[in-house]
Amino acid sequence: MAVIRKSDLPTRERLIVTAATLFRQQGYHATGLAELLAMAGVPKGSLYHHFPAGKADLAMAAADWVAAEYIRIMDDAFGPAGGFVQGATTLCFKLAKLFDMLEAANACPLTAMLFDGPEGEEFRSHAEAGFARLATHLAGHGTRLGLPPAVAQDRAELLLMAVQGTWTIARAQRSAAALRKLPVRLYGG
Amino acid sequence: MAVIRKSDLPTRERLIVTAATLFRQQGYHATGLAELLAMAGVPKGSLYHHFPAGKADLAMAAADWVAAEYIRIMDDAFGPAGGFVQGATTLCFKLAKLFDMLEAANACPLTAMLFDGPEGEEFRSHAEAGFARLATHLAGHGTRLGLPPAVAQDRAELLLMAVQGTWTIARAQRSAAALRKLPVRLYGG
DNA sequence: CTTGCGCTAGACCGTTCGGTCTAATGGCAT
DNA sequence: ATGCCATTAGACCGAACGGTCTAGCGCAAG
Repeated sequence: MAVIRKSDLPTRERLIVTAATLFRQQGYHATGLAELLAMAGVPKGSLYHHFPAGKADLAMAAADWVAAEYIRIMDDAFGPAGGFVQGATTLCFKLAKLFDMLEAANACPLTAMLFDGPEGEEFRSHAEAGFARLATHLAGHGTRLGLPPAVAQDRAELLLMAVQGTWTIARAQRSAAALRKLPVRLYGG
Repeated sequence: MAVIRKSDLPTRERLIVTAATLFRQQGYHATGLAELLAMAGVPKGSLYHHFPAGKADLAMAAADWVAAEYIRIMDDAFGPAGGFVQGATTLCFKLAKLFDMLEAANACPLTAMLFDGPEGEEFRSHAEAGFARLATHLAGHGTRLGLPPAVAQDRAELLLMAVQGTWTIARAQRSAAALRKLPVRLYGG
């Protein structure tokens, strides 16, 4: 099995992955460039070579990377599912597992993307577009599983919002229990 | 009518209100003390007189203030309600109104409390306790309206999580529409 | 009027911030 | 072997950070 170690990634990707990690743990503003570069093992010059606009630029790339990771998880959960509720349930449990793996210290990938970032309209609309893509993608699974498009969109958005809020509270509680309870609460026992 | 202007409040309260406002708009780490003090019209000495531990201390107080505000809104919504769903619906619309009043620029009071704050266990557990108080209080309305305690707790927590996630997305979208749609999505049309 | 004190006022401190700039490096095409 | 350019390397910068500290204001009690 071909394990991909972070140290094997090219500089640019190493920066993105490290940024995504730290921004999720501490938030964008709480993460200093020095800390980030040290963890990535990359000198300052390289950062400004690959991301001329600096930290804000990197945050955009990190948000995209995180969104892509999220889509992967969604596909894993909904691909084999027989219905929307089943897919949603699997997704919640997968996210709970991820939450535990990250030792309850990280923010929800979605939240991190939407909540804290560079100032200014540019990042906000970037994050909004990212969320819209996620919702549409998830709604696609819904229609594939037989839901009318409008219903699928509604269900997809509700699920994403609920997951996002639940993760935030799970983090405050340092326990994935709320995430595991979410499907029953949302769709009934 | 006795309008309370911020400039009339005693120094300590003016600091708390200003901190709560700025932390919700920009986050804890993105808000500098200089900016905060300028907006509050308070010199540095006063801050460290009232909050010896500085910014982190102030964040705790601001979190409490925000939680109290949240409880007030919840009571307004659920007090006259005939059932949990009705109360929840009113709450969502009240929050949507608040969202619009804040010009879509602020984070959800809950999120701001839970997501971004001083480092360290102390603030995290403070925020967790704050959320728990809110949930319990809301569940109290549920039982008062006839729900069995366990069900009330479940419904209360789900509502808070959903509201919190929805607000975050509403902010990214700069529109309270998602908040207004939430009751139907959550409890059916 | 005098004393005491809660509070205000802001100069000042070392640190860290994000960002810039120049020099060196390494591999590739010729 | 040589020249070139993408990339690395990190010293350096001014600004802003959170926090400390001393001086003095203003009011209430004696």
